[in-house]
Amino acid sequence: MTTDLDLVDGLVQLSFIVQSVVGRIAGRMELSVTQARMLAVLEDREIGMLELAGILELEKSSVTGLVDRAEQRGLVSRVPVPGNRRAVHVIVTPAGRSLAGEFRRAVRAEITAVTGSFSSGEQDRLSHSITALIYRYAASHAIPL
Amino acid sequence: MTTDLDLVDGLVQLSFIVQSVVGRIAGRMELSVTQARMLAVLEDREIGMLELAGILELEKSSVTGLVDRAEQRGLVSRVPVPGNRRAVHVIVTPAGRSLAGEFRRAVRAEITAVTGSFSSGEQDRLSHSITALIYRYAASHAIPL
DNA sequence: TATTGTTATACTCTATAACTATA
DNA sequence: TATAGTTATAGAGTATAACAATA
Repeated sequence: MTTDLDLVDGLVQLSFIVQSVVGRIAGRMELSVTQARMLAVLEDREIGMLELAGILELEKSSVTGLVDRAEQRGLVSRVPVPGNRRAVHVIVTPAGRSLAGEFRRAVRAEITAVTGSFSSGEQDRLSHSITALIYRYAASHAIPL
Repeated sequence: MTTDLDLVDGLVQLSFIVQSVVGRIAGRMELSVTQARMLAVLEDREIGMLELAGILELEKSSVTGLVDRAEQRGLVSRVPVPGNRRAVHVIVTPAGRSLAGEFRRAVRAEITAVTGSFSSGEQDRLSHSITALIYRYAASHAIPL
């Protein structure tokens, strides 16, 4: 029985724990956290380099290298955009999609191992609060969801 | 009015948001996230290179460079350990402590801007759940608190 | 022999600035 | 001129392996 952490400290500590889990799992697949994140983003949508840079909060030149390395490993492809010859879209390959799924499942397993002992009501309340936090942050930072 | 995120997805997304905030604030002070974290760790305690490596989850050789760069900026110092001539302790300097405080306050301000609109009861419940998560994780990973 | 830390080296990741090609 | 992307370059951060000094 210990005193609860301050909310800000708790959020920061928790973020380091989650990132540590994510980083360890990514590392096992020889992915950087950024690469794993890119694959997760591309699971849903097909986007250009600039948009990818925006989502990952990187410079466009950094995304060039990021996509280069993933493309060399056969995880993503650059495809031309019809009607705009200077643009490319990045798409995830079957191999990349498979790795993204493996990554997602591994993260889920490891985090669920910690959250799983919460009652289902407690999990729901926590999901609700976290969702609210994310939406409030997104609203105040003009982040598209 | 949207559906709540899945708990695992929410925790992962939230961790990226918090890390983004932390990274942006650290960047303004020309610190990497790891350097800021090191300063925060050293605010409380005076430890050796190996222990620091353990806390930051880095190899000891990486910590050599990390401490070198911080020492060159006058943020930390290596001091000898009485009674063990091969060991050193890393301590935060007044300048480093000042920067750590500035960092801590800036992070607090930005995160509080998001959490502040929660009712105090809601904040308490959230702190409680997050504290429980952190302790459960620490217990299952043999992390000293 | 084991422990604490550093050095040498190489690679990934990232940013800045300049560039190419297209709109 | 503006937009989408790449290239050239440099620096930070990290790891592995070998090393030095002390316990």
